[in-house]
Amino acid sequence: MTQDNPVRLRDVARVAGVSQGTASNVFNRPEIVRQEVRERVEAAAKELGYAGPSLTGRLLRAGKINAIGVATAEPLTYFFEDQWARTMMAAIAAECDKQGAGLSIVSAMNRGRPAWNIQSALVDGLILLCAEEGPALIGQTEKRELPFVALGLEESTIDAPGVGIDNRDGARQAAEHLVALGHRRIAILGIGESWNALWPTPEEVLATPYLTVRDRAEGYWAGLATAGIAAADVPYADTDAERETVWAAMSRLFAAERPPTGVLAMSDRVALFAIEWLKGNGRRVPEDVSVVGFDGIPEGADTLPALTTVQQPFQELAARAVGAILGGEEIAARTVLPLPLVVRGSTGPAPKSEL
Amino acid sequence: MTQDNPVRLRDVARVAGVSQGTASNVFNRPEIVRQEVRERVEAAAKELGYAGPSLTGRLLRAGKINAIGVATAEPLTYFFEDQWARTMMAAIAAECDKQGAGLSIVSAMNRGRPAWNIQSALVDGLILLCAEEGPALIGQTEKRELPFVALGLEESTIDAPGVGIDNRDGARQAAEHLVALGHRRIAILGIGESWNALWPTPEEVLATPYLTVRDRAEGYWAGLATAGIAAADVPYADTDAERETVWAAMSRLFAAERPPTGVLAMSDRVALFAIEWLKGNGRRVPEDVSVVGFDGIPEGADTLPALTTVQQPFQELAARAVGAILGGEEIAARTVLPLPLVVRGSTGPAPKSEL
DNA sequence: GCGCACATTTGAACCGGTTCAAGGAATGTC
DNA sequence: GACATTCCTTGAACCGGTTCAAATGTGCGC
Repeated sequence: MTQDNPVRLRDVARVAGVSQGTASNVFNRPEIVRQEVRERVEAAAKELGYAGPSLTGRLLRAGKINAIGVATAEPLTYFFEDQWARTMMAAIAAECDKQGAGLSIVSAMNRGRPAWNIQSALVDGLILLCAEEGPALIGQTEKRELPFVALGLEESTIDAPGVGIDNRDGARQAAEHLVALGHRRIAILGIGESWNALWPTPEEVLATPYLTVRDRAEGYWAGLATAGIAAADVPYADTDAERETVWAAMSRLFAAERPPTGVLAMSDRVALFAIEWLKGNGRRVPEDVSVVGFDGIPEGADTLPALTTVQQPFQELAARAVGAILGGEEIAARTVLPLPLVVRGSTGPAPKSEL
Repeated sequence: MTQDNPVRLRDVARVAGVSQGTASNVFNRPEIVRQEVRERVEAAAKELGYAGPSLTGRLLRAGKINAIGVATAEPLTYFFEDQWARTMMAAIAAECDKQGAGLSIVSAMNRGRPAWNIQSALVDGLILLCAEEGPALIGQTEKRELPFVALGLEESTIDAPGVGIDNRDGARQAAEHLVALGHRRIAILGIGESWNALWPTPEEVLATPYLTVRDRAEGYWAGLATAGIAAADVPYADTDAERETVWAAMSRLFAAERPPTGVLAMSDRVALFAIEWLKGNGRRVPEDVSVVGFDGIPEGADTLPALTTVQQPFQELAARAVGAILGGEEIAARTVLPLPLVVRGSTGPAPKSEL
């Protein structure tokens, strides 16, 4: 039905007995065409089954596509399955809605190999969701000479336009919040996939390749230091952000003689699994144990108790990135936004018995 | 930095001292160009800051864009926030990954008004995620003379290529499952936004404008009828799929003298809220109350207990839709897929005391 | 030295529209 | 009736490439 329909504007014009220029005007500025002619052209179009000017032809002339692309080094499903990506995308999508722009999503890697897609995406600019392969992604993108903005870029060594977040300061606030509530025995739930040590020392933690993890860990330690707690005395358990490893980590942490009363989780997902474990193991949140997450995904606001967390400014990140691409606002090489702490129900005063 | 760079292939060719045709070949079929010439052209390109052939120019010639669009009548955020849409999109994305195709998402409505976007999306074809505005969406799409497939279309009256699911039969299976486990007092949790009656009669339920709700309700009743349970005797509570209304519905249902032992929820989201309520109100799942969801979203498999549900064949829906668009396989006007029941931990035998 | 096969390169014709200066017809004015 | 206006329409240039038949050059065998 919708097969190759070689009807061009030219043909419509010929059938209607007008020049191609006039036919073009019928579709783009109908008000300047005399009504009788306009109707003749429209009739011809209908008769020939002409679906309107081809976008590519128009595009060639116009130059602007009016769509932005979001690229990542993960498969396309990442955009809909990963919680952080999803939340970030919702914010970006809201921004595009506002501006009436289209949104293309692009996977720069296909089955583990760099894919051609980033070179061929029809967009006016790209937002890069950098997880691990940030630098490679940026390299690919630079070739295209399109405006782009990197979000979540870890490597501060790369000099590319990007908007980042102050992980270190956010983590510090989270730790100071627990300290201010009287907590002194506080554990950290890390995110990473390297399992070098069961109880890594601070030095081992800092050896991770993930800058995010390093920054957040350092921020936690800095916050705890204000209460005189040394980094080496803070139990640190690594997880891969799945329920199984989080539960395992919690079991280890709470098997201690004097278990923690506060937990600092490096992501909301981990925090939610931790709360699940606590509830399932007879501890009340926040009466017995307080938990602070990180990221501020919507799911965290929706649970019982609602999660106290370090909120990423998704909407502002999105606004800046989209603005930079559609509006052409230059972005400083590395803009860093502060992270507010959002206090909700999952944190409370340290149990009295522990004072 | 990435400003208007009016460097065209033509310019590169001139600087390199070759014809434009040869320059074109350097980028597209480098193997047929003599090495020395190739290097000369590449050098010229680098010198001029030429980012490679413009996509629009190429496109004009090639015709294929190698991307599909997914459109809906909701704002763009719908794709990342609605659970059904998200799951469907993940499946579609996986399919696109396989085929190496790009993916554009399109909102056909902007602030409640039909938007231009669906006319201007650069795609080879469209998948329509029809929620409520299905017919309008289809109308807009037909104008474009592009291949398209409607998913989730309710109105069987519309004669458009689409893939649907057998809601009625899925619901019937869910009901028969509870019946087979010995349940006899079974309640239905509906989804809808019409609050005509607190305890709607079957006739009132069928008056809903949502075909999905009608089909699922009829399926439930048909399944219960096999145990001699009349539709009029099945408590039906409507919700808007938010925690608040689901909890209110559960309160009403379980305030009865002889409360239900089985709950049929028209969506997994509703089912999960229902389980949350049950747990919070001293009922064990599935020992005291069994719950069956509908849709098969991933979150349902991940909770405790895992949710028994009617599984939508997301992957197959996606495969058919994407195949139809990229592969040009014609799709019958209305293909309907069966829905399997997935039995997990949230259903069990009716409590003995109730037998 | 000649003819032929092969490897490259060229030039021109598209791809499908948009735009704008310039031309022409109808209307209005004096 | 001459001239100025106003309103439409036309024709041609242009957007940035791709493609392919034909032209050019090159090397080789005899």
